[in-house]
Amino acid sequence: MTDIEKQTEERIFESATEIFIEKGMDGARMQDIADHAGINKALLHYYYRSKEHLFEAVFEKMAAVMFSRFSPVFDEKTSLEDKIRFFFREHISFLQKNPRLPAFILNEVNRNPARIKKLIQRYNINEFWNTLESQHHDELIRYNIRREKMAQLMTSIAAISIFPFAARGIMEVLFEKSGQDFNDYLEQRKDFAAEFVIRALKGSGTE
Amino acid sequence: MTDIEKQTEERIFESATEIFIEKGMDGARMQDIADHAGINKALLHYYYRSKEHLFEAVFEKMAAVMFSRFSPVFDEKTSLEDKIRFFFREHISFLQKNPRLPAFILNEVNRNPARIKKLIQRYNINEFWNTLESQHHDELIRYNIRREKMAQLMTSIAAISIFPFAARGIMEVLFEKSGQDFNDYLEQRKDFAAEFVIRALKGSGTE
DNA sequence: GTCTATAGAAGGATAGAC
DNA sequence: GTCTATCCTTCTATAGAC
Repeated sequence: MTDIEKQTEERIFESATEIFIEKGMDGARMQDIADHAGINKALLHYYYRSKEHLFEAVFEKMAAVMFSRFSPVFDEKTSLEDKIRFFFREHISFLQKNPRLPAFILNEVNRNPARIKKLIQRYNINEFWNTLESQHHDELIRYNIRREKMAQLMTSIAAISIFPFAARGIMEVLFEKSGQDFNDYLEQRKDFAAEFVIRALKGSGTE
Repeated sequence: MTDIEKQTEERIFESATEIFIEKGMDGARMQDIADHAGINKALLHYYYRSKEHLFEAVFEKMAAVMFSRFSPVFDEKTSLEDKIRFFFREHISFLQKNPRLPAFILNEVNRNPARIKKLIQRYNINEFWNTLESQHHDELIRYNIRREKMAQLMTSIAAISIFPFAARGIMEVLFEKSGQDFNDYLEQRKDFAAEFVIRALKGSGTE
């Protein structure tokens, strides 16, 4: 299906996604979205009642896309270490294709925390922790990871994967000045991150 | 000096800081800043030519505050391990007092990367890497950290410290649902983060 | 230096023709 | 379903009195 054949509603949604991710809710203009989609402002309101409605549609879709990338980790019947390797490889690869997504989601959630609440319930995010704990009960004991340290570990893993994208604006400037390449850095990070976390885990063992 | 005695320009600057950090450049309204400072809009333009000028003053100050917290790390005449412990303790404590700062800086830099360029030159951020490498040359070899891995290590440290604040909106909702307390988590994180990174380093040694 | 009043532009939303 | 034209509100910025 070419751009021209696409239905109007779909073109509006895709344009809105691009503009909202680029400019944020407050910075985005309905006119920009209409121009990008090659239609007029009135049609935006015909399909989506208001800017707020259009934004919500985009935000919920993007948040769903992002969360859905986590779930394969919980299906794998592998060791915790291999899951960590799998996660960083998949997650960073995904973010390489959607580099602006983390900053968009994080920023809009901070601006309006209510947005995330319904999503957390819908996708039952909290269950993930329990799933992981039951899947890797023995390994977690071996690594001396008790309940309260689970949050520390999980958020550290998320941080190492997501932060370079959330801080992309700063990192690209820093890398440019020191002659490094951000894409090379990201490629290396897939393995570095996994081994980094696994070494930290092994060092905490009780065995 | 009480609020009432404060000079107008200072009151404007403090109000602008609060509103801009809360709402961002695009979401902030000059009227809100004027109301918060207890003066009228015209005075904002009298002291700061435009919204853009006022924002720049706030942004540069906040970015300077944030970067300046890094520098004590480079003065210490201690081992790399102790520097890491010192950094996490100081940096997370600082962010606990300024929890919205990371999201504000990261977001505005992503929206407009030009903002950060002059700051990076002014504070000579890139020199930090070289300083660290010369201060800990032997230790870095022992930990098998070569040039390209320095970026991976530094950004991982920054990520582990900053991410919980950048993702505060999500984390607070998640913690609430699972009965954990975000402040407890942050207190624990000061030690957890340091030992996590140090274990990861030790595991990579060539010795 | 501080205020009131308002200019001037931009943005979201809608009416109504086709 | 799509367009043009326009309403109405909001926002930045300035003019001018005190």
